[in-house]
Amino acid sequence: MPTIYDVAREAGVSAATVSRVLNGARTVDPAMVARVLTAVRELGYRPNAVARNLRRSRTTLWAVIISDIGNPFFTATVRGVEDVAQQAGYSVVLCNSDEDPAKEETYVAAALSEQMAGVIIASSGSAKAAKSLLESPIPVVAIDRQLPRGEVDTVVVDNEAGARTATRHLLDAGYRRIACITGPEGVSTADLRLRGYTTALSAQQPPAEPLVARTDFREQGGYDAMESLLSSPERPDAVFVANNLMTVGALRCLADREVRVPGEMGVVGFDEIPWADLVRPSLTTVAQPTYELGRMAARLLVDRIATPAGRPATVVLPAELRPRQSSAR
Amino acid sequence: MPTIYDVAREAGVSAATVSRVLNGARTVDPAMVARVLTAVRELGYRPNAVARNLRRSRTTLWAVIISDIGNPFFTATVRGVEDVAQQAGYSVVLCNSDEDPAKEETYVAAALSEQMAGVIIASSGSAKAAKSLLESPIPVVAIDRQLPRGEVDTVVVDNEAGARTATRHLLDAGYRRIACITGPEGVSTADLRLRGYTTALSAQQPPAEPLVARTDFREQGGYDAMESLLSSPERPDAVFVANNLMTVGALRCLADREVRVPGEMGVVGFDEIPWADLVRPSLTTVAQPTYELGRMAARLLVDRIATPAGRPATVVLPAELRPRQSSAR
DNA sequence: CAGCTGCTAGCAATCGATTTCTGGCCGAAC
DNA sequence: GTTCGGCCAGAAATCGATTGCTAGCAGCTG
Repeated sequence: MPTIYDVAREAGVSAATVSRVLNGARTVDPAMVARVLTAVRELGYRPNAVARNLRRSRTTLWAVIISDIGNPFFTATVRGVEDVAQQAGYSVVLCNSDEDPAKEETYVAAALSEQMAGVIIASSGSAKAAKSLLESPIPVVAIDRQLPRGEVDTVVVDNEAGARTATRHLLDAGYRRIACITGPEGVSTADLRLRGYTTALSAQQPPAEPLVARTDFREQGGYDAMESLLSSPERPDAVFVANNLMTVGALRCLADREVRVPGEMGVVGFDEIPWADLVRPSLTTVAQPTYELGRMAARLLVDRIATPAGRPATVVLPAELRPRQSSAR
Repeated sequence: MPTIYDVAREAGVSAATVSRVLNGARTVDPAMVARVLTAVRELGYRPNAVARNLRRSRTTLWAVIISDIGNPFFTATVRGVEDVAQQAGYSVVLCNSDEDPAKEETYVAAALSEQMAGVIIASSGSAKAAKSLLESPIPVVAIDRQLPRGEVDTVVVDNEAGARTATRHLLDAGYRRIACITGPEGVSTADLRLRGYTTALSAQQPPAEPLVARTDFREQGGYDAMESLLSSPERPDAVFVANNLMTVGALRCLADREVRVPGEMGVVGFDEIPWADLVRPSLTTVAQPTYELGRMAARLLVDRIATPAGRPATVVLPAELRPRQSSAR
């Protein structure tokens, strides 16, 4: 690979001049600009970003750390991030922590070592990763989930209101024994969606009893949770599932057991699913503005890089119920 | 952020010694090792990877450039890549080209500038990006699709055989007028799946006439193609769709038109879909070993980094028909 | 013609690490 | 007692770019 010195020699100028040409300084004679550009083309010169980053002590890379690359929610969000990042001159590198705190820590460490310009993170709950980020000078935006003990810019949806609406929707449809399958304790989305559910139940006259199954946010977890709910003494007649992958698992379980939906079991899932309207019965969901969430996070990050000081902002986006067949009595 | 010199001063040694301690050289007095490690801990020192990369002129990052992050096929593949990469000591940064050659070129340029250790790419068909990669010294592995004019390590599935099996399956089920919806010309998966389809048709006695719709590999494209097939004078009684997202689009179109599947229209899609068995009718697909494909690509890349010379390998993995309801007469 | 200003290009320092080379010290051997 | 070799720590060069400072040159003024 040719270096800037090779280009300089070829063009008969100094490396400094080549650098100035390539970085658009106006204090260069047009004739030299032409010579330099010719040399660049002939040698196929490509600036070494590593050296540039070292000298400038900044980069144009963002790390986006998500907890599950298989979840359409995150991939849609990433699209939003990317579109804003590109416009602002940043490249996005995506890191998939797979809900594994150890992996998350690895990626955070890499982002810090590589002096990335910023980090957008949907935390898997690693306190250590959060601490590293907060202690570093690197700008951070949390998405979807609060960062543990983190006073940082945050973009979330209104989980509690969304869950409340979903649960009330089931009550309105006439279901009486409504269960909730939610995610791990300490993950803010899991806890807030659970709270929305219990709030809706206790607002009922007479108040309904909550019936809660906690598991991870994955498909298999949803399957297992549904299974145990089915065999519980107080078998529910409806279920509110706190994320999309668990909803898939629950549906699969219900299909395996030949439990009729919505006849024997009403179902509402949090998070939209790309094919929610294709399954039969079609699936009632609480849809989140995923793309917009990504865009918003990216905009906050751009702002934070521009002005590192200043109080962190929290943006709450609305979630919206999409009633379909699975919750119709 | 503290540098290696701060650590050296704190520990009362030279920067060289700190470096040796941190890189596991055995030629250091245990007492000094202890002092250095203490200083590292107290200062919260974190090596600057940018400086290290410059000095070593190599990095431990892989770029994985995929053409659609919303496609479960790619996300599953990435998982396979990641697992091998982690074990081999590399970090994976994921780049989503969104089937856009310009974006692909941007990401390739970034990978080269950042002196990444290797690239795994599912080409969107940008000849320029392919050329840049091939001219560079950076090791490359192509997945899913051939790299344009590229003599590089490649991992693909047997697209032609998979498509042939799928088409024959529809013929065996009694469908007679079978259409094919495939992707853009020049993208190897689109062309090979089409060829498998036509081969199966012409092997028939008497040979069946092909009926082909070309579009992009996206959902909307599948919808539109299905729509035009439905209104064509020789309306087909079955369709083989050459990728998963287009299959979703086709199904949605069929649902909107209230065309009964499989009664009025048999459907087989290439690529598994996570919820293929949840829709009604459940969807017949040609499943690919996605995770294994990613693992294999990563292994090839590890080997290629170790021995840059040598003839490129091409690995072909089998695809497997999963018959379900949508193709049953 | 001397002196000043403005423009532009090159020198050299710099970013933070790694690594080669040098040299001091110590123990063993002659 | 001297020499040699081995071991280990530090000095300094190096990776490839950017950038502050300096200096040369041209043109203008007095």
